[in-house]
Amino acid sequence: MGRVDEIERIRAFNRFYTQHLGLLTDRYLDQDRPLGPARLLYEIGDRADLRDLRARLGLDAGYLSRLLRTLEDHNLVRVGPHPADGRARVAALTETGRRERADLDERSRRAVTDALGNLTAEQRAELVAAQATVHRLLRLAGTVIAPVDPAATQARTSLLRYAVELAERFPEGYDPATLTAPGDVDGTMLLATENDHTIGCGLWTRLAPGTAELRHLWVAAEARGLGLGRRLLAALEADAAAHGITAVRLGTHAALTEAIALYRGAGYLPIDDYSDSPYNQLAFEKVLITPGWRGGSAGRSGSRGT
Amino acid sequence: MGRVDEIERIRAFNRFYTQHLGLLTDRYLDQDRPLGPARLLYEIGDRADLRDLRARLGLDAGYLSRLLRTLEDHNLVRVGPHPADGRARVAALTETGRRERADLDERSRRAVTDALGNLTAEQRAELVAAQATVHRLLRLAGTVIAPVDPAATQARTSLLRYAVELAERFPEGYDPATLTAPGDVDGTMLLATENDHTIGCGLWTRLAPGTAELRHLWVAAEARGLGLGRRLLAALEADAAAHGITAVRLGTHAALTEAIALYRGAGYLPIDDYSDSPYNQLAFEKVLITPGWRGGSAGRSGSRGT
DNA sequence: GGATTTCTCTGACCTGAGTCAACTATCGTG
DNA sequence: CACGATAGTTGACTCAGGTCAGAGAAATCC
Repeated sequence: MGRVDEIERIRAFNRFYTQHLGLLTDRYLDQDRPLGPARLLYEIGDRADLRDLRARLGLDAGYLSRLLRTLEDHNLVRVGPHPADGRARVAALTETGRRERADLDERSRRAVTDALGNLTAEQRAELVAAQATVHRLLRLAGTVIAPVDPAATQARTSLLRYAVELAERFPEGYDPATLTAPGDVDGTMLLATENDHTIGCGLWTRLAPGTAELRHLWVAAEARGLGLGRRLLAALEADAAAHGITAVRLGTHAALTEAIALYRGAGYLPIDDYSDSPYNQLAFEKVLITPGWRGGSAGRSGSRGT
Repeated sequence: MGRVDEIERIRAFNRFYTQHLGLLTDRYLDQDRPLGPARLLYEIGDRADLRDLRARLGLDAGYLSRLLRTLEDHNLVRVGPHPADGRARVAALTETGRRERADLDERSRRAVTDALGNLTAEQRAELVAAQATVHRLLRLAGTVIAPVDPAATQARTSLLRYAVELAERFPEGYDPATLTAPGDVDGTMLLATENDHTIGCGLWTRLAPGTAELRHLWVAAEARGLGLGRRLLAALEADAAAHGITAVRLGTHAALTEAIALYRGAGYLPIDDYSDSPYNQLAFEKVLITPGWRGGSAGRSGSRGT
């Protein structure tokens, strides 16, 4: 199928789905309440700081204030003072509000159920699977992997999230001080972002001429199953290779089973432990195909329009 | 997977796709022009009767008038008199309007292309295929097959559309007078509708006690590939069986190759020609499993919750 | 302890997207 | 040829969904 034809098919699908979604919401959701307040009811959850709500929904402070006021007038929400910050306020659903939200939820659920009509169980399963594929591929398409200054806030934040996760997964915990300091990176740190939201990272740093160590390869929980780990790993290898690295090694922890499977699948071979990090229980190494080679993996990044 | 879980997954996908579509249109489409006029620009095509536009878009007459006025003010559209009807008017794009529309189109196309990011050709193909599956299944889910009075307008219209198509496909043409008259239906006519739009029909009528003829099985061009023909055929058989029919026969034309394949696939066997219709070049028959039999096809319609 | 910043509220204002009723011009039909 | 139906225009109005500036209270910085 031609690329142009693909684009047209995708556009046709988008038109169709726009209409489909419109029918779903039109017929069932905005029964009497306009969309804004209904959405807000959802987003408040049980209680939420106004500033969080503003940030999450991208609302104007004045508009949010007014929306909350109408919800308060209908006795669905009570807005009270923030326990810790006298300036801030907190919105909480009342009992009525919770019922209203449950009702909205139920209507939305029923709308979907109705739209499923008389599909057989098989067809429903096929639908769910196809939607999952679309979802996965579009998330993947919206993900950008790019180099980042290891000292940048985003970079540090992603490493901290990584550290938090390791602390939870390692039986012995994890000391954040073990994280590579920005100044110690003699190589490249890559950040994976989806709609300006960080969902993964990784870095390589030179150990000796031609040899690098790969560290802190991490994929956020909400981004797993997209094949992002593989992409990050490949990007790190390509970047390292482009900087004259011919061998990459890394150490990992026995608790990180998916990571170990990822490395094995990418052609990493077990080696003797080479580092003194207490968390590196296993070590792997891979010899990279150098950029000069024809058809090598690093060569791809330079060729276009093939 | 449980049914509830499926529904939740579908809702999650809908939320995701809503956001996805929002990003697409927000970033690229409504550059300066609000949505209404832009949509109108699309729908006018090159020229269109105002009444058609109103019907297609479901717009208020006053609102359409005003929308067109703003487009006229921007020199994108010229509204002139209708050649045949002095009351009606016709909107036509100007050269500028055509350029503007092409521009919108291009922006939308680019938005989609950008959103595809760096997917490989394989991944793009997978995406398109998965979207096609979602599309097909949701259309199928939104399609209702129900009995209809053969004299009702919708029923007559669908038969006329069927006749028009036959006239185009048969080398010898097709005489609409050959269509079964409403009064001649001693059986059931079924209509397939998608969002109140007729997309198919078919009927059976008694030839002799226990024997029926199946006629005018038709699926509109825009609904082909959904498996609707098979569903209609099965519904007709089930309905006939429920009315004591044990054998169904039908005649068809050699030009209708898909129909012939459909009948063969559904277990119809060739028989000698039995009718005097000049269009029935081939004849088929199928013995129905009677409702009394356990596990028979007609038995299904009565059992619930199995 | 004063200046500055942060968080929210309020009033004034705006735009898009319509609806509704009254009116005019034409058409088809008996 | 009169009458009702159809096609379109216009003015008055509504509602959702926002933006913006300013004010007041609390927190934070220096």
